[in-house]
Amino acid sequence: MKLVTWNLNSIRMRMARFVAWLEREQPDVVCLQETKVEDAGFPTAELTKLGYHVATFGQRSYNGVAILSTQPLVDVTRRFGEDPQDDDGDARVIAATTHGIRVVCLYVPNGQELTSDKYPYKLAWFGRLRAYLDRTAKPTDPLVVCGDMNVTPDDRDVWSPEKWKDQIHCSAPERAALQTMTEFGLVDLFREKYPDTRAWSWWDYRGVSFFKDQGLRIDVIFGTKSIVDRTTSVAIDRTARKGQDASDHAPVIATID
DNA sequence: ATGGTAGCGCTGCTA
Repeated sequence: MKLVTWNLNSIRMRMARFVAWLEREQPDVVCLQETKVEDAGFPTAELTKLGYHVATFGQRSYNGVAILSTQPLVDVTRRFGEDPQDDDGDARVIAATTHGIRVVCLYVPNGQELTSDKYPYKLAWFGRLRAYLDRTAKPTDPLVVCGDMNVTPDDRDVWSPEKWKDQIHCSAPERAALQTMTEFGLVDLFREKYPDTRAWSWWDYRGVSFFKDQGLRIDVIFGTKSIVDRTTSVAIDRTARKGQDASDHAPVIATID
């Protein structure tokens, strides 16, 4: 089965291209980020017509996540489910069980820059994520955690480690925070398969970054060991980044037997 | 040299 993660940067702006892509690629599970719409405005009916079960967790203007699946979405949860006092109102986490796999779809806070107050918030968010995984899953489960991590796991995931040194998405504290999540028992499926491949999933809209292939790999599919053992391929479809009305992110596709 | 582009929604914030 094919599982996809894709930051669409507004599902309403992307819908025509997205539907064409779904019809061509026929994925079984799709995790979406930055849908940027409240649930009432999400194109659920159109996707249902294409044969997908749909679970959404959106908000006005910012953030927003969703999961599509050709099989029913069971035990759908939204947020970390921590003490309501800890809820910040951001729609960044949705999870469901489908195709026999627990799927967690994430839109990690961007952080803006290292001096922003959003940066310590981002670092702390990974601690909340780890606590959430500890509460709700086991490393022996068939578990996928995927999404826009807004962190490059290491310098292999950066077009110019020199230019990006100590910049947002690439700082050591962010990478350490991401590691607190993976130490739950998660493996980066792309990096496991391709230790030496340098490939990007995001290119800045500004300037010539896509034209010059100056990108970062920040969209990642992680899996527990049982998922790693079943994964036959992982690909980033950079053609989806080309042309008019493209998201600034490309979809990442894992094939899991 | 703090640019540059895109989306939301209506002024500036977020990325």
